[in-house]
Amino acid sequence: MNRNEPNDATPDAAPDAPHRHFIQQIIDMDVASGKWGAPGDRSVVKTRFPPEPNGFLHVGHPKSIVLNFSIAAEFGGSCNLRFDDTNPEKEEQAYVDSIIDSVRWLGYQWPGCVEHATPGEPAFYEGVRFASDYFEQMHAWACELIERGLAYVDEQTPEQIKLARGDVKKPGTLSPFRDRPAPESLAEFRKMTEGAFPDGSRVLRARIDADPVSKNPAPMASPNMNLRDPVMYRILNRAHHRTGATWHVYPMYDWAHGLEDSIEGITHSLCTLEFEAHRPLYDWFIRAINGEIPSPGAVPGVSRTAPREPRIHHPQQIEFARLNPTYIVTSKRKLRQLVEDGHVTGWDDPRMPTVSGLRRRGVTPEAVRTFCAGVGVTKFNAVHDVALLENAVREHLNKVAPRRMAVLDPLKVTITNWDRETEWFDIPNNPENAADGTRRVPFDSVIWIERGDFMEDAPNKFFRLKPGGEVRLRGAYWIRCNEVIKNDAGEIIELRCTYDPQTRGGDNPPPDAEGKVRKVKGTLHWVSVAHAVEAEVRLIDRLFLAEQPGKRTGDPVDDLNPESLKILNGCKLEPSFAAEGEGLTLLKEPGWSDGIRRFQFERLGYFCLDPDSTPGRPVFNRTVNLKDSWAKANK
RNA sequence: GGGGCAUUAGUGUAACGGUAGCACGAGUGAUUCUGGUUCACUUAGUCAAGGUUCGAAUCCUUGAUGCCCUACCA
Repeated sequence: MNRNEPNDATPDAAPDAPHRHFIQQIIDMDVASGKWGAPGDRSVVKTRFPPEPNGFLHVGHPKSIVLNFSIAAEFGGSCNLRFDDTNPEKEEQAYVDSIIDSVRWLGYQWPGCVEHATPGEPAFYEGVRFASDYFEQMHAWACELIERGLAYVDEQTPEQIKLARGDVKKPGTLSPFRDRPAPESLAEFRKMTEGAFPDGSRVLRARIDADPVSKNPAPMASPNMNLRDPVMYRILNRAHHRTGATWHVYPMYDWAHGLEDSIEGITHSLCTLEFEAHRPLYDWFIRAINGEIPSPGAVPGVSRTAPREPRIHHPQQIEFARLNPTYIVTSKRKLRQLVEDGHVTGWDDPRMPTVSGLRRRGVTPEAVRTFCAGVGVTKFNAVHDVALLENAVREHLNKVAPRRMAVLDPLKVTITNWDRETEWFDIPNNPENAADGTRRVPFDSVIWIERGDFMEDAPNKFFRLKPGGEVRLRGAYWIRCNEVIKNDAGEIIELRCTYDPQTRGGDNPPPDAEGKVRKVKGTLHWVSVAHAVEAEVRLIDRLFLAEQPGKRTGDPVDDLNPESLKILNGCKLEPSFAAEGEGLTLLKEPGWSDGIRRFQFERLGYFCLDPDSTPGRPVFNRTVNLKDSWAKANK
């Protein structure tokens, strides 16, 4: 590309060009140089999201999902969803379904993906790749490597192998089987494949000699332990959730992963930092298959030495730092412990940092994507403030969530001078967007207000209701508190107030005789007692109290927030939640991409309808509270 | 007694040898029929020491600190 060409500035050369992270920069250069195709052809870029189906996706995974899919979209290439199902001991079909579901929920599609398919039906899996689909090919390549003297069957016990590997500071010792004749290894490997041996009795190992490219100084002496004759296949006489009883040997991740990417033509294999030290091994395997590693003279019976044609595709691996949010654990083991020990109700408990938990909590896929894009892509082990996620959630929900009034902790208020029938007010669904229309809310002589919105001995700064004080009831009237009624125990059970007819709709009353306008500082939400819908509301708070759970004692359980879930019963909702009719208009709701109904309960926070709801009894989860500068000031 | 990677306001992230910006957080004020939203302002930073250079967050050296690597897990 001629950089001196006048006036032909590329878009990314503009002074205000958006920042491109280091992975985008690498891909930009690869595209420009024609590394994978015709120079400048952006559509050659192929990525993939390669989860192992051994658990549920957690908050960390979307970063990788967003990265891989958005890069493919940006370049006009494609991103595969591929399961790394090489370990039948840990993997299950149920996890496959859950992961596909989560990726779909996040809003991404892979080549061949069929929209709106449900788990279990064939369309749901359309286009999804599986490492197990490539087992045959990988096995054939392994046999080639054996024939070329680059892999051997080792009959040592796992303990012997471990010991002989040495450690990071000391070289290991060579296996006595390392130089056995190639045909012998091949015969053994075939017998392993047929199921002739018990688990753990033999493995296929790569035979890695000194090699300048991977910086291996000598056999079994690399400071990179991954290069000390790693295991390629182990015997597992066990059925696989997809291939059934076909196989008795299964490939190890290090052998399989790079080959899966190669088979799919992945150009950029994006993964997390801990795989950095594995990259030389992946590269060695591909080079070996491509005939770039010479056959060792020490192995007798080498039957083929010719380089393989055509050569297989060699993807480029690039590592980035994983997502690491505060107040959250992401280790699969620790998440499992939370579920199994009953600290939460399940993998989709709204407090769980799983994708299904976030979804049930009411977090939107849009917010998750914004959050992931916001944390950036670097090689720095960062700690990400959850406030950033919460901010993304509030930002999205504030724009689109319909407003409703809900009283969580009700206190009865009687309007003593109300002498009319029910009055219906049209209240905006969302002050942020007039196009969202209005809903009808009934006002009557007895209403509920939030217990916390009244104080008998209120400080000066308390703008809400107090004896003798006046507040606005949102969208209705101003009321003044004249009387506080208590029970025998001294608890406030009712407030007796008067309303001002001149404040209809909540507007300011006209100026008095001297031209002074009466003002009120507080506006309260309220619900008519006669029309209220009863609901259960689950106040979700962070699961852990510590920024980095478990750092203190080693066990995150010690940092659990005992108040992470408060279940409130007898909450009062305005009746527009119920069915239409009786002068009610159901409010217009946004087209939620996942069908989950979310609302802002005015002055309280964002809430979503939980699947536990029944027709007569809605259940809501609090996704996140509204910012509350009053509560903050009182801390 | 090895190797790899990293280090910029409280947190995260830009600046790619040439003015250290942005977002979140925190704080102050204004607006507001949500103590929400919005708006304005304030806050605070190149891990350390040397070197190269007219000029260094950026390049080099040394050190410090953090993370990762010694599964027949991924």
